[in-house]
Amino acid sequence: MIDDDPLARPHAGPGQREILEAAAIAFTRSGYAATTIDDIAREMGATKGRVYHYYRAKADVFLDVVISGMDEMIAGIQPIAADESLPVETRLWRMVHHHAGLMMTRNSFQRVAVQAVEMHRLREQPAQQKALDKVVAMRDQYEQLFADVIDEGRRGGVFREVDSRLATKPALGALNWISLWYDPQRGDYNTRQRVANEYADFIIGGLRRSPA
Amino acid sequence: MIDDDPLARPHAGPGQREILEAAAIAFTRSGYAATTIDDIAREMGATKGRVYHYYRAKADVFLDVVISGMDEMIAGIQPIAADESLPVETRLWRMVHHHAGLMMTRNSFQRVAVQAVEMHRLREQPAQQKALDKVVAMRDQYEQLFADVIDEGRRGGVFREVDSRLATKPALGALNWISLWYDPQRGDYNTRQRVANEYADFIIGGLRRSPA
DNA sequence: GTCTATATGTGGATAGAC
DNA sequence: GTCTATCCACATATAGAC
Repeated sequence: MIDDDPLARPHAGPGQREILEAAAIAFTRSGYAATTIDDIAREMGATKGRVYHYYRAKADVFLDVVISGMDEMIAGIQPIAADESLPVETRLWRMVHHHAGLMMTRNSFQRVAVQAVEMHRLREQPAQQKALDKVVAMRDQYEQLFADVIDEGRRGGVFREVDSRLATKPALGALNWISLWYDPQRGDYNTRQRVANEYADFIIGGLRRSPA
Repeated sequence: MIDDDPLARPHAGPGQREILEAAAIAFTRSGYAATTIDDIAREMGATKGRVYHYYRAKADVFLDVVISGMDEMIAGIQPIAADESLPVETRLWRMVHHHAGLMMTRNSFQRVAVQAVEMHRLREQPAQQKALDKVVAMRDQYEQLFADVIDEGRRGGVFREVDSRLATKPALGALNWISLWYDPQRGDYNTRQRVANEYADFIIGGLRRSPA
């Protein structure tokens, strides 16, 4: 959801939450297709029955993980994007920094969200297509948060003359890619800071108006 | 392969080539796990038998597609990276531009290669692990081509003081991401030029030494 | 070399005991 | 609400005809 409080999300019982955490880990480990419901159940020391009590199908579990991860991302970035008291450059820097941080600290959920984005172009089953369309819509809305800030910076002369919508692609691509190489087992707080800083500098630099 | 001529690759018969092209399309459409051998066969107007005559298992087909895509990438970038007659900044710009181009023109193969990179962290089956390790090794070697150029630019004062190895992550992440959103059906030559230029400017800008 | 069976294993989903 | 038992579809891989 985007327009209402994440905590008020219809499907958010306490039983679900445990399943979602387990599912995020399992999907991250093996990918959507290769993950079995048994894997998810085993991850939380239970059996299939428990999962199927809360969800009708594997795809539903998957989508709930994805929406959950995206909610978290949007909830974190939106306030920064909307903070008019900060200069655009600072605002974008912080958005990028925050996004990078979540890619590392909430690796499982974000990695699964990335999988979902991929799937939309490989249209898995027509059945799930409708639900995946929702995911794509959320992603588009998220991209727009970045595009708007980039546009503002461009108009203000801080950023280059770019097609803001196109410019979000390398920026968010670079960021989302983090979930593919970052190993949450190995990184500590300092490493994460270092990575997030480098990404923020990199992306701001990529958009900033050339000196010459 | 990296150290020898791609054309001399052991498994490169004419029968194989047709299978690889079909497999690349099929894997791109549905992902590794969801693609069936029947899908691949149907893609080239044949049946399972033909595929299994050349390959012992689905994983082998997949890996051959991946290696093939990576070979193509390395073969294109290496000469640019080695051309000492060009200033570092130009060299890197062209490497990025070329990489971006292949992501679009050879979308299927590159998209499959991206899938493989993902899989290494999600260690599918221990059986395939050994082969995937090779893929990871090739990717590391490829990253090093970029890291070396970045280091050279850093020492020369053109680029910022970055950890070159870390700096390849946002750069190649942004680039590889192209295969996930670019739709080869819709883009024409001009679009591809525009995208590749924007990516090259973006990445060079992200590494260039700040004006102030 | 390419095809049509077919053996075999696995995993999503359901039924029903507790 | 959580479990075990089971049905059933489907996909890998093989055997063997042509």
